[in-house]
Parts: sequence; structure tokens; C-alpha cells
Amino acid sequence: MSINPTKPTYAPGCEETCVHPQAVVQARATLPDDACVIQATHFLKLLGDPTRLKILSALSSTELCVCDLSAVVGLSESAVSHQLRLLRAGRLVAFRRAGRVVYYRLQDEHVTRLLQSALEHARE
Amino acid sequence: MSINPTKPTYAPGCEETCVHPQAVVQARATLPDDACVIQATHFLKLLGDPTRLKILSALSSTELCVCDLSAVVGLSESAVSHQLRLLRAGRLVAFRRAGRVVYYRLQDEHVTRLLQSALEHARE
DNA sequence: GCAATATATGACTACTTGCTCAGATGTTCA
DNA sequence: TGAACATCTGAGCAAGTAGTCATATATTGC
Repeated sequence: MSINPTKPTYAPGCEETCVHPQAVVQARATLPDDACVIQATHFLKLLGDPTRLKILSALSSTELCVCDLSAVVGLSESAVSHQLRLLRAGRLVAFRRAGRVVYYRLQDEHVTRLLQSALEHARE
Repeated sequence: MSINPTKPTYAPGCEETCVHPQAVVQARATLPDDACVIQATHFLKLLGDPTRLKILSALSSTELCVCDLSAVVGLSESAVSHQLRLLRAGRLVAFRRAGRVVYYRLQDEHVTRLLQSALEHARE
């Protein structure tokens, strides 16, 4: 609860005056630090797009090149390349170059597992 | 590979002509259906925002009311209410009303588990 | 009923995002 | 070297998103 309806009111110890101050203090204490939250949400955001999820799902069984992926997800190679760039920056995928062709694969098990979990949840 | 550089070319059987046609056909076959992808990404998108992740993280130990959550995440009660609305619609949280106060809690174990996984991944 | 309080909602805005298009980069092979 | 090909990249735009502010709704206690 707040004295001013729009802004919460802070008691001298930087602890909020609210309906359940103790619960708030406790929750704030166990909350992961900002850097961690940012990183986690960045990761989840990368998974939370249909095109990227399809790309990752396709890569979960085998490595594929850009134009393969383009055919799989049904989008232009440019669009896929843009998404792969983001996935690379977020270290969700790795790649190797073979001549003109670049093969992408999932970076680690963690990605595979979270992918599975999310898809399972969706099927319920 | 494509004959026209911008658009992939489709062979008569709705199978793409590409660098590795077999791999593409296989990948497309094992790709989860669109509805499933949409649902999964919708769920992940809800997790992939700092404010919502903090809200969910706070709720992972105990139920809290809107103004508690407002104090925890350091945003206006209105902003929190908007996010809770989305989380409710996505069935990530449940709530109970007690007089004027509405208590929110996580809907199921699945949410907790995925939350943990993502935070773990972030800490590496 | 009426004032006070807790929450919800609608309109608006600044920001982000995913695609397309055009063109750049890098690799192969004649 | 130069043409062909696979991929990458930057600009620009349409759609989506998260917050603020003002206001509506719902519940309590007088």
C-alpha cells in the first residue's frame, strides 16, 4: 500500500511500506541480481520467437546450412541470417564454415533441454 | 540453394530444392506443428521480460499482493497490474481475492522449473 | 450510502523487433 | 581474374510492447 497512489513510499531503511513489508523484504532479498535477470530474459527472449524456435528445433537433430534453414522455416535466407546472427550473439548456436556453405548447430545441451521443456509445456 | 536469390524455389512435391534436400525434408517432418510453436513461444515470451521474470521469481517462494509486488520490482502498481494481466492470461499465475487485496501465486511447477533453468543458465 | 483503499483498465507514447530490399563480403572454380 | 554462389549486413518500415497517467471497478467500514 502506498500513501501516494502512484508511487510506493519508502521507509528510512530503503524498505517499503506496504501490505506485507516482511514478505517484501524477503522477496527482495532472494530476488536474483539485475545482471542475472537481464541475462536470463535475454536468453528467453531469443527462444520466444516462432522463427528462432523453429530454427533451433530444426538444429536439435542435425546441423544445417542457412539455405536449408530458410527452406525449413519458409522464410528468406536474409531473414534467417538475421535471426542466426542474434542466436550466435546469444551463444545459442555455433557454426563452421565449409567452403561457401556455413553449417549451424546448437551450442550446448542447455538449449536443447529448455527447448524441450517449453515445447512439452505447450502441448499440455 | 535457390534459383532466385531472394525467394526459395519449390519443387512440385512442396519439397525445397536446396543444398541438402533430404536433411530439409527430415527437419520439416520433425518440426513441431505451428500451433505448438506459437504456444511455446508465447509462453517463453512471457518469461522473457525483466519485470515479469522478477514478479515470477518473487512469487516462487510465496504468494504476494499487487502492491507487495510493486514494491519488490520497484515499479508502479499500475505497471505491475498490466504485467499480471498478461501472466494471468497466459496461465502462468493464479490468484485469490481476500477483501480488497488480491494475492497472486505461480500456477504450476512447470513455471518454477523453467524459471530455475533459465536463471541457472544465466549464471554460467 | 459514502469515503477510503486495492486493483484493473483504456488511451497514449517511446521504444523495440522482425521482416524486406538492396547491396557488400567471402569462397569456389573455370 | 572474373562469374557464380552462399551468406552477411545496413537501412527502413510496420507491428508489437512496456511503461505512464487518468479513470473505472470492487470491497470495506463508518
